[in-house]
Amino acid sequence: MKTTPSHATEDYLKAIYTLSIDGDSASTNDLAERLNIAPASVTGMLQRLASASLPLVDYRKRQGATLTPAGKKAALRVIRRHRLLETYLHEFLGFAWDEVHEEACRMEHVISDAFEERIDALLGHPTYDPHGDPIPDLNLLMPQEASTRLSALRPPQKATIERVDADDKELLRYLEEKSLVPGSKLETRAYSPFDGNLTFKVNGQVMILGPAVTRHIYIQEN
Amino acid sequence: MKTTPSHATEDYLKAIYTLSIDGDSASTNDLAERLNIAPASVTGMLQRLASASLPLVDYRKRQGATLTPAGKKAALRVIRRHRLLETYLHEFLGFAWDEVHEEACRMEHVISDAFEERIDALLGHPTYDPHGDPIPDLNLLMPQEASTRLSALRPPQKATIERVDADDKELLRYLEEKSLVPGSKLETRAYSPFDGNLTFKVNGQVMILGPAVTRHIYIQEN
DNA sequence: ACACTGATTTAGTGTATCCTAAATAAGGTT
DNA sequence: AACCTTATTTAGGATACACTAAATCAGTGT
Repeated sequence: MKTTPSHATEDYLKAIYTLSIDGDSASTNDLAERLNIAPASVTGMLQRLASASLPLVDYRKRQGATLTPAGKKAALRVIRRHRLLETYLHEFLGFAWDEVHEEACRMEHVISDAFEERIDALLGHPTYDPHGDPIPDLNLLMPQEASTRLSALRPPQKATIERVDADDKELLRYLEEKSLVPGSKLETRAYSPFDGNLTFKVNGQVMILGPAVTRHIYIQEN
Repeated sequence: MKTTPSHATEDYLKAIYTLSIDGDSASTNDLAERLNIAPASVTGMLQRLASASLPLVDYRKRQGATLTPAGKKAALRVIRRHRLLETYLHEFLGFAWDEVHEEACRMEHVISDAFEERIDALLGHPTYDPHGDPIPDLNLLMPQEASTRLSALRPPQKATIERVDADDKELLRYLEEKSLVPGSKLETRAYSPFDGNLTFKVNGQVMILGPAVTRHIYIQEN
């Protein structure tokens, strides 16, 4: 199910990420220039990226784009690979500083996790690349992203259930009956700060559940 | 001008090469199976490949495909990279024999000549990959391909002039005047075994030249 | 308020690659 | 010699991305 982003997509994610570090969103024009692509093409791509089943970018007409949590994760993966590759090419294969970028730009889209881990290890798990840019650490990122609880979701966010952490058979049966299972998509409707009750819709059904239940459900925002 | 073959194209070339080692051509069906692509799609791709400005494959309806000299060269380049990569992944990055193939299949399309040369050198210019398959040597291939003389061309072959090896000013002026310069495309019409005269058309002009002239013209068949 | 400028989007296209279903050809059978 | 099977091709589409030209919107200065 989890489709790997295309090379083009990964390039867009990288660009959006680096152009929107300071909080604000990346403009169509800036992206076009960075990617050497006509602005109109960027608009089209952003629309597609934003309306995918798992949206990687958050796009508002005439306001540019930012990354969704999933998009940010994907962007950081690519950036990490890029920098690890640059470092590796320089230190192990004797490439000059100025030669590594191009090569890394092509390789970053095709290497496997195993390859990434391998060179990371060989390099001694570096924190900075040859240019002095930080190499993002996935371990810092993934848990943080993966461990968002449904109890922390607020309207009008939407999410997909990633896993359920419960061992009470009773509760598990209940969750299953209500379609609160991994893969289900849900839309938040309301949140009550008094009792922590969250109102949301899953599978056409609207339900209100308290934190005693929602804390066991881990989600992926989208 | 010299467009790099796309990843898809390179995969087709590899497949055609390996399926037609024993002289005969690769069938549409075999290619389809090898590439995990519908037969109809293969037909389409072969047609495109064969009718490109520089055809890489020689395709006849219902008879399958073989590689043109240019296609063979490109195929061997990819195969060389593939095998060098496999060897490199195994020896330098500690991948197991059975893990290297997939990775090499993805990387072979993106590494630069510099990368290829680098790992080739690090590996000590190996002749065989971890599987025992020979690693084609480009130096063996290129000159052989590049040094085809016009005097060796026979109808109905077509070719493009690659370079002219002459130092006689007189001859050079003559060749230039007749458009017999690098880049010119020519179509052979007839060959006379008695005197070695070759009749061919260049630039709309038909001409007949003997080996004294044609031996100085190096071509690339297509 | 109102026109100007630059940014952005829409509309209409093109290319590469793939797919499915339907037509056709090639070769061996009866 | 008509027939069947299998290989292959044609026809008609879909998808991902990119492009150009023509609208449209947003912010500015007047």
